Amino acid sequence: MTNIASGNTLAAVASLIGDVARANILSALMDGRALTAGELAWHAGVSAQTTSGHLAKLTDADLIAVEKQGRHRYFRLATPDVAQAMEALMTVAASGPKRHRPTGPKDTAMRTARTCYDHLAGKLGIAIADALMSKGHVVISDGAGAVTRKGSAFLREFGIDLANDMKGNRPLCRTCLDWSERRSHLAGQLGAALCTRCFDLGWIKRTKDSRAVAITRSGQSGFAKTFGISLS
Amino acid sequence: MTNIASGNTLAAVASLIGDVARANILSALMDGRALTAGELAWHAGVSAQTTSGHLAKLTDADLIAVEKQGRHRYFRLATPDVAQAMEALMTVAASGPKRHRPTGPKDTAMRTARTCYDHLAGKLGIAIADALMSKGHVVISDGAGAVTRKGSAFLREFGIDLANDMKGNRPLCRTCLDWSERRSHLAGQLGAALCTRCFDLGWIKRTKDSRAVAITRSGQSGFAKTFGISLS
DNA sequence: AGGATAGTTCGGCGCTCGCCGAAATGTGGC
DNA sequence: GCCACATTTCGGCGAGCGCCGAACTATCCT
Repeated sequence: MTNIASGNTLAAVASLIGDVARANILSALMDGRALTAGELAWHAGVSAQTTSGHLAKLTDADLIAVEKQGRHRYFRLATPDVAQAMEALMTVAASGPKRHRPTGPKDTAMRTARTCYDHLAGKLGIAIADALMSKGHVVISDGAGAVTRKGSAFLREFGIDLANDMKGNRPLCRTCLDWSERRSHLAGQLGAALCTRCFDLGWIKRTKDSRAVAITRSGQSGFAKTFGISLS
Repeated sequence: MTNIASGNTLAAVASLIGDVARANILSALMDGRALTAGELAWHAGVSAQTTSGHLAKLTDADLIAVEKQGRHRYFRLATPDVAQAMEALMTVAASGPKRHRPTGPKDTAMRTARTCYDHLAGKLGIAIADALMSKGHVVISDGAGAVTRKGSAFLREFGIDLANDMKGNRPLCRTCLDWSERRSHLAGQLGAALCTRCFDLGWIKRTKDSRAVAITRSGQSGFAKTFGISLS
């Protein structure tokens, strides 16, 4: 017994994520926002007391962080690492045996465009990645990417100044495997900046109770004009 | 209940990994080799019957694949996705609250050089990544990489022909965050090819009962001459 | 102060699931 | 055929843990 290194705590982390209620809580936080205990209870589908217990465990293990604000307590994912682990698990889950595709309206919206922690995923996320790649703004070498000089200028024009944001140790341009499309979209600082900018421009907006995002009218024309994207 | 999309199966996957015995089994398979049920029972630290049950569950969920060979059954990780999820979980586990660093001899060996599914990790893996980067053979843009033309020639000289191996849909040059060093090393097809080549040259060899690898005498001089690496 | 809302703690119920002993199946060697 | 070995199936035990009702604390509002 006692496999010396991380096996122990690895199982502990996976076990925490392995409960349906807690998995729902973490999934709800995947869009990067901070939610209250009550909202998370709703997402988890269990009572407030039970949720409180789950949140305590997740906080103890440093999977989520908490910030007190008045009589509310706001919870968010503790680090991007947690989001990445969740995505990796989703990928494994999605790639398993042929599941019945639950193609409900909600599901369709999720597949079209959604946030993934702090960047865009789904068809929209992939379309943006494709557009930047085909125009030579980013070089994507099979799952890995770098911004070109030309791309840097293009992005500055679009309202994103990478030079200023390059502080911190977050990867500038990382890719993230999309569980619904099985292809890579842009994550990292660039992905986050693109996402933020699209919200600021009013091209997309959040939907209630879901990570799915809606593309606005101005978004339709904006994505078409700037990136040459038109989602059916 | 029944949160429509993946939340359900996400928890199922995490739950499977969340048992100590099964986590040990998966960890043991992280070096990419296929092991028998008996060997895995040893790694798991539980009886053969119990292990059999665990293996059935993991196989059902397509986390591991099995190949029958005589009276043995060889198990291996089903897809690289599983290994990536494991690494991501390890990263989260390692980044948690300040753990007592168990600096035993075994642990030191693991931190120096080990296999990570099918590529090299630890100080050695990072040193190789650094060397290739500083010589301009691969371009690493904060966590993402691509092989340069110059690098391609260098690698061919070293005995790796990337052009031929570029079939399949595996990323050519992906990075993988190292849980012990908290930095990126090379994974993907390139990482796997480098690892294989080092084994073929006799520069490194596997150790018993561990993912740690030992650097041979010829490896010491080889790594120094070819990559300019000298590990203390 | 009193009532409403957000959140936590406590206690106990019930179910899942990991575990092993014993026995069964399957395979190889002699 | 017979024995050795690898692996699985069955049955039952026991512990861990997720769940909720009820009661308690904290904060905001008026």
